[in-house]
Amino acid sequence: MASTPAPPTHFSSVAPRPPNNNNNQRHHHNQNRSQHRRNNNRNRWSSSSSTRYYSSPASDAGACAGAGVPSAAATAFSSSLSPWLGGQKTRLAPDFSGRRSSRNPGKMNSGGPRAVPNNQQHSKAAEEVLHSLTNAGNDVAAIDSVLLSYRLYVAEDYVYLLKESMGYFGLEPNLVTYNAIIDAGAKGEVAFETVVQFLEEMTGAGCEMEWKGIGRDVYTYNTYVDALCKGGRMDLARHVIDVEMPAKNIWPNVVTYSTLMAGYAKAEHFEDALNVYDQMKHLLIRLDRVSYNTLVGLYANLGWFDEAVSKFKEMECCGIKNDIVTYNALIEGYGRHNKYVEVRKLFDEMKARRIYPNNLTYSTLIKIYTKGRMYAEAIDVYREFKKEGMGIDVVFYSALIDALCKNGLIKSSLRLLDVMTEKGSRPNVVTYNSIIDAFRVGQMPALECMVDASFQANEHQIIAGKFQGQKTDDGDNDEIMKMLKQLAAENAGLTKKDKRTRQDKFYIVQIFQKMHEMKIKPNVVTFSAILNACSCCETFQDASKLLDELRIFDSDVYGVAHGLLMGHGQGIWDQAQTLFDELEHMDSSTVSAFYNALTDMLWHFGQKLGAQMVVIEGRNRNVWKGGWSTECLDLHLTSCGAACAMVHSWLLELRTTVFGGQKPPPILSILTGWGKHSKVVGNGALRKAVEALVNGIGAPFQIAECNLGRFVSEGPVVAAWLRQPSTLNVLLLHDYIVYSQPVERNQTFNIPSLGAL
DNA sequence: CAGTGTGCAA
Repeated sequence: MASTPAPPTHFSSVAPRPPNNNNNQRHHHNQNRSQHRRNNNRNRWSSSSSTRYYSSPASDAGACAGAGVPSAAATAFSSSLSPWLGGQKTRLAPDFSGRRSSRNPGKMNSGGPRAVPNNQQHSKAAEEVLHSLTNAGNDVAAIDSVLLSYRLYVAEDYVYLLKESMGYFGLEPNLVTYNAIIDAGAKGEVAFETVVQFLEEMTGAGCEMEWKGIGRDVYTYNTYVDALCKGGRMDLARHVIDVEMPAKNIWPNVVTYSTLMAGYAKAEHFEDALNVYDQMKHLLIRLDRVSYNTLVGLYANLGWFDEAVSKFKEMECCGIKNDIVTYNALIEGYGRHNKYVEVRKLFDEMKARRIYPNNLTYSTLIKIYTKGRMYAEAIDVYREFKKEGMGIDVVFYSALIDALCKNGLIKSSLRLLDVMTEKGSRPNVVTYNSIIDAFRVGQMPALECMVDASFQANEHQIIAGKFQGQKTDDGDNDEIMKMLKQLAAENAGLTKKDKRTRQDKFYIVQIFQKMHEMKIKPNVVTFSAILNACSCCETFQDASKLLDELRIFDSDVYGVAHGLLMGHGQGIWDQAQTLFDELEHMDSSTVSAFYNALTDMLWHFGQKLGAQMVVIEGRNRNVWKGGWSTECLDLHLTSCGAACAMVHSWLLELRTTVFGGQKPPPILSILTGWGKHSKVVGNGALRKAVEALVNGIGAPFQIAECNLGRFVSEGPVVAAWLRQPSTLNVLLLHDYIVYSQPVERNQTFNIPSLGAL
């Protein structure tokens, strides 16, 4: 990769990303920003998205003022729900370096607007398709069949086909053909941008379709809307429905709206999702099977079980039978809210109604039970699952691997990784992410014994008595069963454990290599996991070793992480901005996890100014959802490092207002929450970190008597403290390492072991 | 020819 002219020499052997050509649009991080986020046009999809964070859903064009339960309730629950919401289906936007989902794959166009015309070559596959098309003659059905049987990968293929087939062979594809092409693209291994681009090419630029008078119909639009929703571009989807479609005199139907509703639900914009339902009611659009299922799923995920059940019954009354999707949605929702009795009831009920559980039902149940540490139940479900002859898929394996990792049974998870490969299930990025993430899980509790060969046998004896009952019909060759039982034993405190050594920690490096060999692309979650692993390293050298793995995967992310770690400060900031921009359309939990991981690593290694810059950026981009008012700082979704950096910023800002002559509010509070959201750091870690920080800098805050997750102080007291001359020095953060002119590469820094926060 | 449902990160 060519190195860049402008920025100073990098420590890394990998050059940073070239500076973006519209850097000048960016604000300096500590400049006073307006309420509305900067809205650069780095890629063509960002131009209309600025309202997303600040506008209320009700103000969206076209949202009706429909009456009914949801809209009233929606206002009430508005922000109070967001904390738990991270959890569910989180496959939204494709990330910047790998796919986040097997269903909705894609690669973000990370380099800004595409360098205009596509001079790229089409693929061989496209030529094959074209050849088949010639044989298909003018039979449109045959053409459709040909097109649908291929999965083309690049827009160029579509364009090639379109032009060749129409121009040269004189075929007459109709609108259905085009819709089929688009849909094939949307469903296949084609990036969201590619599909959209194709759509644009199809109607834009004087495409023959328009010329022939073939417009887009409601199917085209619905496909388009779906692609937008899957890409997390809800703003655009809304615009298409509210503006573009009516302008073409094409009216959204039940499919359009249920697509939109599902899109909002996935994007965690639950109020908007409910508003869509209101709008449908208002327009007297009758729900059908799919939209009922969507709605039931939405309510169930929100934990609005009365509403969910009511719709569940209503659909039966309308003559639409409850189906497997309905049941799976309900089970998932109840499971998410730990309502195990209802889960069991539904599971029995569906079988009684001869709606037979499918693979997904079983996977969901196993997930619910392993997450809830109800291993006996999980084992029962698994037995039934096997009896039904269901196939174990990647998701199943991944979920189990994750459970093993979360319980510190890393060796077993690695064995399961081998097993799944042997059995023909290809691990994917999620599988690996779980294992990488175990790096920090394994730090806290001891790791299972890695040396003792007799351990396994020993362990199984123990379990045999406890969980297996009389017979061994589960078969000793069933690895899954073994793992579940091991989890059960671990949970019961029966597993022998041993401290792991420093070398053990670097199993992770082998994992990276394996990932590489298998050509599995990492995604943001992978990067977060790597950064978290760095924060668990005691020495800078160990962290560098891990960061090097990151470099192999993605030099941009590496460039930013490494640059900030090296104290490049402003020099690296434009690259960081570009990176953050690319996170924009991903779901909130993924994004906040990344910010948390990056900040934690910086804070851990003493790069506190860098950490603060990241945190301020995250706050401006509303990454943590938490409020940031003068009276109250909500930290409940931040990591320890992010929280510390945030406290500094908040106090500095407070100081400015105090010096500006404003009266502080009577009571000031910092919320840390109860640690529910940090499953790894353990209960109260955040609170302890904030407590230590507050004490360390001498800020006059105390834990509120009635709420352990809250620090309070009286405004005037804090103001007085802030006015002290010495306070400013305490509050200002610095980087431990500051970049100075070209230093030798591979220089080692004498960084003290900072230990965990 | 379109729209609903699983795993990681929180």
